[in-house]
Amino acid sequence: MSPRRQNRAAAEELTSRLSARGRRPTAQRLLVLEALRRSRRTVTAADLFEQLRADHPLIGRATVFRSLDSLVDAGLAQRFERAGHVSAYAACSTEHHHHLVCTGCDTTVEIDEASIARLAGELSQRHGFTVHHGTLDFYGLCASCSDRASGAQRRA
Amino acid sequence: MSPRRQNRAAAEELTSRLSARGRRPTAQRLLVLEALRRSRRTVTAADLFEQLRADHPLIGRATVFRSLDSLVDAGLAQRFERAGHVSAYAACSTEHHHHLVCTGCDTTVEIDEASIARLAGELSQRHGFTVHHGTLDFYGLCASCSDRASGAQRRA
DNA sequence: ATGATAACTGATCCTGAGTATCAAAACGGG
DNA sequence: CCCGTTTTGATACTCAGGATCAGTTATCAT
Ligand SMILES: [Mn+2]
Ligand SMILES: [Mn+2]
Ligand SMILES: [Zn+2]
Ligand SMILES: [Zn+2]
Repeated sequence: MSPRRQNRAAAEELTSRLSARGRRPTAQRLLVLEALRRSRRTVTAADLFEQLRADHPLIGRATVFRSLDSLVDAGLAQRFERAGHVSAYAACSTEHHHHLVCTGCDTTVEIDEASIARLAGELSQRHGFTVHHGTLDFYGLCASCSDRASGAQRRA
Repeated sequence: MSPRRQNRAAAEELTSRLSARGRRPTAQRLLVLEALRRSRRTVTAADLFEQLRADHPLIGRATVFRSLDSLVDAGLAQRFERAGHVSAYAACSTEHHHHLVCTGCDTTVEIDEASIARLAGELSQRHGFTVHHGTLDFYGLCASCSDRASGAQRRA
Protein backbone atom coordinates (compact mmCIF):
# COMPACT_ATOMS: atom_id res chain seq x y z
CA MET A 1 0.00 0.00 0.00
CA SER A 2 1.51 3.31 -1.07
CA PRO A 3 1.84 6.13 1.44
CA ARG A 4 -0.67 8.11 -0.56
CA ARG A 5 -3.25 5.34 -0.44
CA GLN A 6 -2.60 4.77 3.22
CA ASN A 7 -3.18 8.43 3.83
CA ARG A 8 -6.43 8.28 1.91
CA ALA A 9 -7.59 5.25 3.87
CA ALA A 10 -6.83 7.04 7.11
CA ALA A 11 -8.80 10.02 5.94
CA GLU A 12 -11.80 7.84 5.05
CA GLU A 13 -11.79 6.11 8.41
CA LEU A 14 -11.54 9.47 10.10
CA THR A 15 -14.50 10.71 8.09
CA SER A 16 -16.75 7.77 8.88
CA ARG A 17 -15.94 7.64 12.55
CA LEU A 18 -16.36 11.36 13.06
CA SER A 19 -19.34 12.06 10.84
CA ALA A 20 -21.31 9.43 12.76
CA ARG A 21 -21.21 11.93 15.60
CA GLY A 22 -21.83 15.05 13.57
CA ARG A 23 -18.17 15.97 13.66
CA ARG A 24 -16.05 16.96 10.70
CA PRO A 25 -12.90 15.37 9.34
CA THR A 26 -10.68 18.42 9.27
CA ALA A 27 -7.11 18.72 8.09
CA GLN A 28 -5.92 19.36 11.64
CA ARG A 29 -7.58 16.26 13.04
CA LEU A 30 -6.05 14.18 10.28
CA LEU A 31 -2.63 15.63 11.02
CA VAL A 32 -2.93 14.73 14.67
CA LEU A 33 -4.14 11.22 13.88
CA GLU A 34 -1.29 10.62 11.44
CA ALA A 35 1.25 11.84 13.97
CA LEU A 36 -0.17 9.45 16.55
CA ARG A 37 -0.03 6.55 14.11
CA ARG A 38 3.58 7.31 13.27
CA SER A 39 4.65 6.85 16.90
CA ARG A 40 5.12 3.62 18.77
CA ARG A 41 5.08 5.67 21.97
CA THR A 42 2.46 7.58 23.81
CA VAL A 43 2.69 11.30 23.12
CA THR A 44 1.47 14.33 25.01
CA ALA A 45 -0.46 17.22 23.52
CA ALA A 46 2.59 19.41 24.04
CA ASP A 47 4.77 16.91 22.16
CA LEU A 48 2.35 16.87 19.25
CA PHE A 49 1.98 20.63 19.15
CA GLU A 50 5.72 21.13 18.92
CA GLN A 51 6.11 18.37 16.37
CA LEU A 52 3.26 19.50 14.12
CA ARG A 53 4.14 23.15 14.28
CA ALA A 54 7.42 22.38 12.51
CA ASP A 55 5.59 21.59 9.27
CA HIS A 56 2.41 23.52 9.95
CA PRO A 57 3.25 26.76 11.75
CA LEU A 58 -0.37 27.89 11.68
CA ILE A 59 -1.80 25.12 13.81
CA GLY A 60 -3.09 26.26 17.19
CA ARG A 61 -2.30 24.80 20.58
CA ALA A 62 -5.93 24.55 21.61
CA THR A 63 -6.71 22.76 18.36
CA VAL A 64 -4.27 19.99 19.24
CA PHE A 65 -6.00 19.50 22.58
CA ARG A 66 -9.40 19.54 20.94
CA SER A 67 -8.35 17.18 18.16
CA LEU A 68 -7.09 14.67 20.68
CA ASP A 69 -10.38 14.84 22.55
CA SER A 70 -12.25 14.27 19.29
CA LEU A 71 -10.12 11.30 18.32
CA VAL A 72 -10.51 9.68 21.72
CA ASP A 73 -14.22 10.31 21.56
CA ALA A 74 -14.37 8.72 18.11
CA GLY A 75 -12.49 5.64 19.30
CA LEU A 76 -9.46 6.31 17.12
CA ALA A 77 -7.10 7.12 19.96
CA GLN A 78 -6.73 6.24 23.60
CA ARG A 79 -5.78 8.45 26.48
CA PHE A 80 -3.26 7.37 29.10
CA GLU A 81 -2.95 9.19 32.39
CA ARG A 82 0.78 9.46 32.73
CA ALA A 83 2.20 9.86 36.23
CA GLY A 84 2.70 13.56 36.80
CA HIS A 85 -0.84 14.43 35.82
CA VAL A 86 -0.27 14.70 32.11
CA SER A 87 -2.35 12.96 29.50
CA ALA A 88 -0.59 10.97 26.80
CA TYR A 89 -2.17 9.53 23.69
CA ALA A 90 -1.79 6.63 21.30
CA ALA A 91 -3.60 5.70 18.13
CA CYS A 92 -5.66 2.62 18.91
CA SER A 93 -8.18 0.41 17.26
CA THR A 94 -11.45 0.67 19.06
CA GLU A 95 -11.59 -2.98 20.13
CA HIS A 96 -11.02 -3.32 23.83
CA HIS A 97 -7.46 -4.23 24.65
CA HIS A 98 -4.71 -3.38 27.07
CA HIS A 99 -1.10 -2.28 27.02
CA LEU A 100 2.40 -2.44 28.27
CA VAL A 101 3.68 1.08 28.80
CA CYS A 102 7.36 1.79 29.40
CA THR A 103 7.86 4.37 32.13
CA GLY A 104 11.31 5.06 30.71
CA CYS A 105 10.59 5.82 27.05
CA ASP A 106 6.78 5.58 26.78
CA THR A 107 6.95 2.76 24.26
CA THR A 108 3.58 1.03 24.14
CA VAL A 109 2.82 -2.57 23.29
CA GLU A 110 -0.63 -4.05 22.95
CA ILE A 111 -1.32 -7.11 25.03
CA ASP A 112 -3.98 -9.74 24.68
CA GLU A 113 -6.05 -10.79 27.63
CA ALA A 114 -5.43 -13.89 29.71
CA SER A 115 -5.57 -14.92 33.29
CA ILE A 116 -4.51 -11.82 35.12
CA ALA A 117 -2.65 -13.71 37.81
CA ARG A 118 -0.07 -15.16 35.41
CA LEU A 119 -0.32 -12.34 32.96
CA ALA A 120 2.38 -10.01 34.20
CA GLY A 121 4.98 -12.76 34.34
CA GLU A 122 4.20 -14.14 30.92
CA LEU A 123 4.20 -10.71 29.35
CA SER A 124 7.46 -9.76 30.97
CA GLN A 125 9.12 -12.73 29.36
CA ARG A 126 7.48 -12.41 25.99
CA HIS A 127 8.29 -8.73 25.60
CA GLY A 128 11.40 -8.43 27.76
CA PHE A 129 9.41 -6.03 29.86
CA THR A 130 10.16 -5.50 33.55
CA VAL A 131 6.75 -4.88 35.08
CA HIS A 132 6.94 -2.59 38.08
CA HIS A 133 3.27 -2.08 38.73
CA GLY A 134 0.01 -2.97 37.11
CA THR A 135 -3.32 -1.28 37.45
CA LEU A 136 -6.63 -2.99 37.18
CA ASP A 137 -9.51 -0.72 37.99
CA PHE A 138 -13.03 -0.89 36.71
CA TYR A 139 -14.93 2.34 36.43
CA GLY A 140 -18.68 2.57 36.30
CA LEU A 141 -21.69 3.28 38.45
CA CYS A 142 -22.35 1.74 41.85
CA ALA A 143 -25.81 0.39 42.62
CA SER A 144 -27.14 3.58 44.19
CA CYS A 145 -25.75 5.88 41.51
CA SER A 146 -27.13 3.53 38.89
CA ASP A 147 -30.59 3.70 40.47
CA ARG A 148 -30.43 7.45 40.71
CA ALA A 149 -29.45 7.74 37.05
CA SER A 150 -32.24 5.52 35.72
CA GLY A 151 -34.69 7.28 38.02
CA ALA A 152 -33.73 10.65 36.57
CA GLN A 153 -34.07 9.23 33.07
CA ARG A 154 -37.52 7.90 33.83
CA ARG A 155 -38.56 11.32 35.09
CA ALA A 156 -37.21 13.12 31.98
CA MET B 1 -12.18 -2.08 69.52
CA SER B 2 -12.78 1.36 71.00
CA PRO B 3 -12.20 4.44 68.85
CA ARG B 4 -9.35 5.41 71.13
CA ARG B 5 -7.61 2.06 70.72
CA GLN B 6 -8.20 2.13 66.99
CA ASN B 7 -6.61 5.54 66.82
CA ARG B 8 -3.60 4.31 68.79
CA ALA B 9 -3.20 1.32 66.51
CA ALA B 10 -3.32 3.60 63.47
CA ALA B 11 -0.64 5.79 64.98
CA GLU B 12 1.59 2.79 65.64
CA GLU B 13 1.21 1.48 62.12
CA LEU B 14 1.96 4.93 60.77
CA THR B 15 5.06 5.11 62.93
CA SER B 16 6.45 1.76 61.86
CA ARG B 17 5.76 2.24 58.18
CA LEU B 18 7.23 5.71 58.08
CA SER B 19 10.19 5.33 60.38
CA ALA B 20 11.39 2.46 58.23
CA ARG B 21 12.12 5.17 55.66
CA GLY B 22 13.50 7.80 58.00
CA ARG B 23 10.24 9.72 58.00
CA ARG B 24 8.36 10.96 61.03
CA PRO B 25 4.84 10.13 62.14
CA THR B 26 3.58 13.66 62.54
CA ALA B 27 0.19 14.83 63.73
CA GLN B 28 -0.65 16.13 60.25
CA ARG B 29 0.13 12.84 58.55
CA LEU B 30 -1.99 11.00 61.07
CA LEU B 31 -4.86 13.41 60.50
CA VAL B 32 -4.72 12.82 56.77
CA LEU B 33 -4.55 9.05 57.20
CA GLU B 34 -7.51 9.04 59.58
CA ALA B 35 -9.55 11.16 57.20
CA LEU B 36 -8.79 8.72 54.40
CA ARG B 37 -9.77 5.76 56.54
CA ARG B 38 -13.05 7.41 57.47
CA SER B 39 -14.11 7.63 53.83
CA ARG B 40 -15.45 4.85 51.66
CA ARG B 41 -14.74 7.09 48.69
CA THR B 42 -11.63 8.36 47.02
CA VAL B 43 -10.85 11.91 48.07
CA THR B 44 -8.79 14.64 46.48
CA ALA B 45 -6.16 16.74 48.22
CA ALA B 46 -8.48 19.72 47.94
CA ASP B 47 -11.31 17.76 49.57
CA LEU B 48 -9.06 16.78 52.44
CA PHE B 49 -7.67 20.27 52.91
CA GLU B 50 -11.13 21.76 53.20
CA GLN B 51 -12.34 18.98 55.48
CA LEU B 52 -9.34 19.04 57.82
CA ARG B 53 -9.17 22.80 58.03
CA ALA B 54 -12.60 22.81 59.71
CA ASP B 55 -11.13 21.23 62.85
CA HIS B 56 -7.51 22.26 62.36
CA PRO B 57 -7.38 25.76 60.88
CA LEU B 58 -3.59 25.83 61.08
CA ILE B 59 -2.92 22.99 58.68
CA GLY B 60 -1.28 24.04 55.42
CA ARG B 61 -2.36 23.21 51.93
CA ALA B 62 1.07 22.05 50.85
CA THR B 63 1.24 19.81 53.88
CA VAL B 64 -1.84 17.92 52.76
CA PHE B 65 -0.26 17.28 49.37
CA ARG B 66 2.99 16.20 51.00
CA SER B 67 1.28 13.99 53.54
CA LEU B 68 -0.57 12.18 50.80
CA ASP B 69 2.69 11.61 48.95
CA SER B 70 4.24 10.23 52.13
CA LEU B 71 1.34 7.90 52.80
CA VAL B 72 1.36 6.57 49.26
CA ASP B 73 5.09 6.13 49.46
CA ALA B 74 4.72 4.23 52.74
CA GLY B 75 2.09 1.95 51.25
CA LEU B 76 -0.69 3.20 53.50
CA ALA B 77 -2.66 4.90 50.75
CA GLN B 78 -3.18 4.50 47.06
CA ARG B 79 -3.41 7.16 44.41
CA PHE B 80 -6.08 7.07 41.69
CA GLU B 81 -5.81 9.22 38.62
CA ARG B 82 -9.31 10.53 38.34
CA ALA B 83 -10.51 11.66 34.93
CA GLY B 84 -10.01 15.40 34.76
CA HIS B 85 -6.36 15.19 35.74
CA VAL B 86 -6.87 15.21 39.47
CA SER B 87 -5.40 12.71 41.87
CA ALA B 88 -7.70 11.05 44.36
CA TYR B 89 -6.65 8.92 47.31
CA ALA B 90 -7.88 6.04 49.40
CA ALA B 91 -6.47 4.35 52.47
CA CYS B 92 -5.32 0.90 51.39
CA SER B 93 -3.54 -2.05 52.82
CA THR B 94 -0.27 -2.53 51.04
CA GLU B 95 -1.11 -5.96 49.62
CA HIS B 96 -1.64 -5.79 45.90
CA HIS B 97 -5.29 -5.59 45.00
CA HIS B 98 -7.65 -3.78 42.70
CA HIS B 99 -10.82 -1.75 42.87
CA LEU B 100 -14.22 -0.84 41.64
CA VAL B 101 -14.49 2.92 41.46
CA CYS B 102 -17.82 4.66 40.95
CA THR B 103 -17.56 7.50 38.47
CA GLY B 104 -20.71 8.98 39.99
CA CYS B 105 -19.88 9.18 43.67
CA ASP B 106 -16.28 7.90 43.90
CA THR B 107 -17.25 5.01 46.16
CA THR B 108 -14.49 2.42 46.09
CA VAL B 109 -14.75 -1.32 46.60
CA GLU B 110 -11.84 -3.70 46.76
CA ILE B 111 -11.96 -6.63 44.41
CA ASP B 112 -10.12 -9.91 44.50
CA GLU B 113 -8.34 -11.22 41.47
CA ALA B 114 -9.72 -13.83 39.10
CA SER B 115 -9.75 -14.51 35.43
CA ILE B 116 -9.90 -11.09 33.92
CA ALA B 117 -12.16 -12.14 31.09
CA ARG B 118 -15.06 -13.08 33.36
CA LEU B 119 -14.11 -10.63 36.05
CA ALA B 120 -16.08 -7.59 35.03
CA GLY B 121 -19.31 -9.51 34.65
CA GLU B 122 -18.98 -11.35 37.93
CA LEU B 123 -18.12 -8.20 39.81
CA SER B 124 -20.98 -6.27 38.30
CA GLN B 125 -23.41 -8.83 39.65
CA ARG B 126 -21.79 -9.29 43.02
CA HIS B 127 -21.59 -5.56 43.76
CA GLY B 128 -24.46 -4.25 41.67
CA PHE B 129 -21.88 -2.28 39.80
CA THR B 130 -22.39 -1.24 36.20
CA VAL B 131 -18.92 -1.40 34.70
CA HIS B 132 -18.44 1.13 31.92
CA HIS B 133 -14.78 0.72 31.30
CA GLY B 134 -11.90 -1.14 32.82
CA THR B 135 -8.24 -0.36 32.60
CA LEU B 136 -5.50 -2.90 32.67
CA ASP B 137 -2.11 -1.44 32.01
CA PHE B 138 1.21 -2.64 33.21
CA TYR B 139 3.90 -0.09 33.76
CA GLY B 140 7.58 -0.87 33.84
CA LEU B 141 10.70 -0.79 31.71
CA CYS B 142 10.95 -2.12 28.19
CA ALA B 143 13.93 -4.26 27.23
CA SER B 144 16.08 -1.41 25.95
CA CYS B 145 15.34 0.92 28.86
CA SER B 146 16.01 -1.94 31.23
CA ASP B 147 19.41 -2.56 29.63
CA ARG B 148 20.28 1.10 29.74
CA ALA B 149 19.33 1.30 33.43
CA SER B 150 21.42 -1.67 34.53
CA GLY B 151 24.30 -0.38 32.44
CA ALA B 152 24.18 2.95 34.23
CA GLN B 153 24.02 1.19 37.58
CA ARG B 154 27.08 -0.90 36.72
CA ARG B 155 28.98 2.26 35.86
CA ALA B 156 27.99 3.99 39.12
C1' DA C 1 -23.08 27.39 -7.53
C1' DT C 2 -25.14 30.05 -3.46
C1' DG C 3 -26.51 31.07 0.75
C1' DA C 4 -27.87 29.46 5.47
C1' DT C 5 -26.38 26.89 9.32
C1' DA C 6 -23.51 24.66 12.32
C1' DA C 7 -18.90 23.13 13.35
C1' DC C 8 -14.19 24.36 13.66
C1' DT C 9 -9.96 27.11 14.29
C1' DG C 10 -6.50 30.02 16.46
C1' DA C 11 -5.40 33.91 19.59
C1' DT C 12 -5.88 35.19 24.04
C1' DC C 13 -6.93 34.93 28.61
C1' DC C 14 -8.00 32.28 32.66
C1' DT C 15 -8.20 28.36 36.10
C1' DG C 16 -6.54 25.33 39.38
C1' DA C 17 -3.67 21.21 40.75
C1' DG C 18 0.57 20.61 42.17
C1' DT C 19 5.48 22.18 43.22
C1' DA C 20 9.65 25.09 44.66
C1' DT C 21 11.39 27.97 48.13
C1' DC C 22 12.51 29.32 52.58
C1' DA C 23 12.34 30.83 57.30
C1' DA C 24 10.34 29.05 61.48
C1' DA C 25 9.05 25.04 64.22
C1' DA C 26 9.12 20.22 65.72
C1' DC C 27 11.37 16.13 66.22
C1' DG C 28 14.69 12.49 68.13
C1' DG C 29 19.01 10.50 69.21
C1' DG C 30 22.76 11.32 72.27
C1' DC D 1 18.63 19.73 77.22
C1' DC D 2 21.55 20.21 72.40
C1' DC D 3 22.12 19.87 67.57
C1' DG D 4 21.41 18.10 63.08
C1' DT D 5 17.52 16.54 60.38
C1' DT D 6 12.85 16.68 59.02
C1' DT D 7 8.59 18.92 58.66
C1' DT D 8 5.58 22.67 58.37
C1' DG D 9 3.04 26.68 56.51
C1' DA D 10 3.12 30.92 53.72
C1' DT D 11 4.09 32.56 49.36
C1' DA D 12 5.13 32.63 44.72
C1' DC D 13 5.32 30.00 40.73
C1' DT D 14 4.56 26.53 36.81
C1' DC D 15 2.08 24.59 33.36
C1' DA D 16 -1.72 21.40 31.46
C1' DG D 17 -5.86 22.24 30.06
C1' DG D 18 -10.28 24.79 29.33
C1' DA D 19 -13.22 29.04 28.27
C1' DT D 20 -14.12 32.72 25.11
C1' DC D 21 -14.86 34.83 20.89
C1' DA D 22 -14.31 36.72 16.36
C1' DG D 23 -13.20 34.95 12.02
C1' DT D 24 -13.08 30.72 8.94
C1' DT D 25 -14.55 26.43 6.88
C1' DA D 26 -17.37 22.35 6.02
C1' DT D 27 -22.08 20.49 5.01
C1' DC D 28 -26.36 20.62 3.07
C1' DA D 29 -30.62 22.30 1.13
C1' DT D 30 -32.02 25.02 -2.09
MN1 LIG E 1 -3.64 0.02 21.67
MN1 LIG F 1 -7.87 -0.77 48.37
ZN1 LIG G 1 11.55 1.97 27.32
ZN1 LIG H 1 -21.85 5.74 43.08
